[in-house]
Amino acid sequence: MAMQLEPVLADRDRWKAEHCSIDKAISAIGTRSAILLLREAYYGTTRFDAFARRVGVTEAVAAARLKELTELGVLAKQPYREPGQRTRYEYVLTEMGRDLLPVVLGLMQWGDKYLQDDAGPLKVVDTRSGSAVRVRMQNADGEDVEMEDMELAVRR
Amino acid sequence: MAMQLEPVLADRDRWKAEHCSIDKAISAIGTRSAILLLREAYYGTTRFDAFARRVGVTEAVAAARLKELTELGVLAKQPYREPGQRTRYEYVLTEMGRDLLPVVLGLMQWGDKYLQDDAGPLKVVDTRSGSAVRVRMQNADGEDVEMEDMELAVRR
DNA sequence: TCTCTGGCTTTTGTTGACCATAGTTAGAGG
DNA sequence: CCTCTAACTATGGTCAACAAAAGCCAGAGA
Repeated sequence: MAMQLEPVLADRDRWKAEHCSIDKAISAIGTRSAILLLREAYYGTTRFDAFARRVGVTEAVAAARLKELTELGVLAKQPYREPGQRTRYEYVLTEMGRDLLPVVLGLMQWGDKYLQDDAGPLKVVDTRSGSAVRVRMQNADGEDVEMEDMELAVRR
Repeated sequence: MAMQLEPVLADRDRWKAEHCSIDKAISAIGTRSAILLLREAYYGTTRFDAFARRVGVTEAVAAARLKELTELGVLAKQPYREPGQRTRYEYVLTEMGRDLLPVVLGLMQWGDKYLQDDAGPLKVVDTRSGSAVRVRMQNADGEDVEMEDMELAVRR
């Protein structure tokens, strides 16, 4: 019914999750606007006003969140120039930002299954095989692992 | 640099993400306390006071969030009786709740890589192979897919 | 010089997520 | 009957996430 706990961790009340990566991660990027801005970045948006408009937040919120995400290192602000235009800045995903895609896709997959009447309006497919892209939990051999077969251990 | 967009979707300003599963998902379970309560459920916690204590939130917050998660269907409230005790209730994960594990594990994986000084205090291993459990994005054939090789399409 | 546009910043106000403290309820044991 | 505990509920307050509306600034074009 749950994950296994290594002997040292067996008594859950004896250890504190004070350096928990899950906690740090949601504290860093766990707002609605941050996740939706990331969604737009995955869809190819790079410019300020497009982010604000497509996410449906005010420019004040978009500015604050884009600044936070840039300082975190999830997005990078890069100069660009369209012909006959002055130099402007665009926001592009860094590796740190691309590495969040499994989380965002995981939310989409879960939302499609449980929060939609009609199985979700969009789907993500692999351009080469044409099959659906899915988020999975696997061991080093590429075998799927269920929650019951996982054990939580201390890193040494 | 981003996902591909199907021709119908190519002009991002022509369609609205109003039934977006990502949006619905974070709106439903996107608070710090909800995610951390789920973490505890994965670690095996079932009782009210243990949830509140281990997550480090007040009982008022734990009560409100557990109620929300139960109404959503992520947790189920089940009666149980310890010998010589009155009937009490415990919160157990439903399939809907277990299906959120890839998201939570994805956050942990990302936090381990980018937000920890020392690679993260805990690790999740497959009890059978002993190897680390990882969250991956794959096509139907079990091949890893990168963001650049994904295409967003309308479900028909 | 004036205006326009993209990219913000500022201000005001609301809501919701949280904390701290204290109080309530249902049954079991004394 | 009284007390104890698990599981809440209530009250009051702080702070962060948002909305709406307005203002600011740097250049390019007229």
